[in-house]
Amino acid sequence: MTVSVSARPLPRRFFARPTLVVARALLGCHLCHRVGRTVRRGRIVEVEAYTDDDASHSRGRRPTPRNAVMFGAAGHAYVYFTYGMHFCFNVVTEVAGEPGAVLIRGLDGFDGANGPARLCRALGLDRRHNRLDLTAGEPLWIERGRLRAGERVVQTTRVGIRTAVDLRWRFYVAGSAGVSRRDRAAEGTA
DNA sequence: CACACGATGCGCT
DNA sequence: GCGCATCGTGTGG
Repeated sequence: MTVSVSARPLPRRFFARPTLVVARALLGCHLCHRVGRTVRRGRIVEVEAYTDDDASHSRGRRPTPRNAVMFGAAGHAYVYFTYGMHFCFNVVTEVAGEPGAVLIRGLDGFDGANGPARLCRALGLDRRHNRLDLTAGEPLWIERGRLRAGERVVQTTRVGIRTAVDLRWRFYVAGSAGVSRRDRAAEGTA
């Protein structure tokens, strides 16, 4: 569907940076998942950063069986199950030992991939993809991409959390169809 | 071992 | 706008 500039996966050093930096940098990049003969590919237009803040699974910097991958090497997938029926896909950030991940919330160019759970369903992502190394290429990887001229990034608060609600750790491309919530209210740039 | 609840989305009102 | 589906995870007894 979308033709990428380079077919190479983003390297580990791209992800091994502060979570907020990676979150912002992922906008415009392409999430790719090979399913059989086809590659399901979408352009990332909405993300949220999670580190060791109160809304994060790694809150308190306490590793558990579930969140352990968030403390490991950057560039791995963190897929978790929630609400008894949904999966959410994250990319691990920061240097090893430092918890962090970016929740991918919306894609352009792939039908039905707006919202983190819908995105996983559309791309066929589930618990099998947890801990997968995204820098190793197939079946799951991310390709470099950039924002187009005139595209604006909105930085605002994260969705669906009850603590740390003041942190503006959500980024999205203004006006994109793949954005889960169209709160044009907060249309400042970042 | 029991239990409350969530980084959600859908369908109905 | 609201209730609900549906279950792994974490926390407390």
